[in-house]
Amino acid sequence: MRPTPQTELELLGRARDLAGLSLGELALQADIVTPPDLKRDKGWVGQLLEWHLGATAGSRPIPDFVELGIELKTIPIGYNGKPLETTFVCVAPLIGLQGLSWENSHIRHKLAKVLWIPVEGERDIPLADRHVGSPLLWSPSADEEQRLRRDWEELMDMIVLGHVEQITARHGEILQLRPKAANSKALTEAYGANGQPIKTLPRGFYLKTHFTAELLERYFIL
DNA sequence: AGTTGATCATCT
DNA sequence: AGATGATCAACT
Repeated sequence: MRPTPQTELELLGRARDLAGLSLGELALQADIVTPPDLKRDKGWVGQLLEWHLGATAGSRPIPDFVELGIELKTIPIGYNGKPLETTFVCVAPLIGLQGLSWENSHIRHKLAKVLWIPVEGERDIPLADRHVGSPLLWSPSADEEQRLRRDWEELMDMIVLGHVEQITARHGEILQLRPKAANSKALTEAYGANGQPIKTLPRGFYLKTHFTAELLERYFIL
């Protein structure tokens, strides 16, 4: 892995240097084998970019660039220039919610500063031939944070009231709650409708594609 | 079992 | 075509 960037500017510069290159070239430089597809290597693109940018976190629950407080997110882009997938942010807490507020929530800290790196994601482009786009260093605007907060509070209210299993991905304007698990047998504890503990699928917060599309679009217009 | 990285497969 | 619910792998 390359050395960790010491400043925001250094990180951004390095990310800009990757723009226009293909994943095949980047894999060659990193001495990493390109898999045939992402079926069994869903996190491969993210890990390849982590290597090139010198991210330090690995699979630990801390920011990718701890010293800079920056989170790295790659985002697959279609031929129309829009995201092909929602973006996973973090796991949603389902128990021990006393005193939890938006201000001290895990998700607010995760989204405080994000380096977005668009990558061609259409499945008919061979993985090695997909190109990296221009990076965007983003922090939520006041309006964006308000929308995130509204969604988060709505979803957390339902969880606290024991309605987690009534939540679908349609709830929330820009933030959604969906299963995030190895498989349907990996269960975790949550509140039931009568306050009793139940076992349910772990959930994650995801950003809806129309929202991430907005972000990237705003950038390309500037 | 939980974290990280997400995409896959299917339904509407 | 796009969104939803389900799933994969590595690592702690």
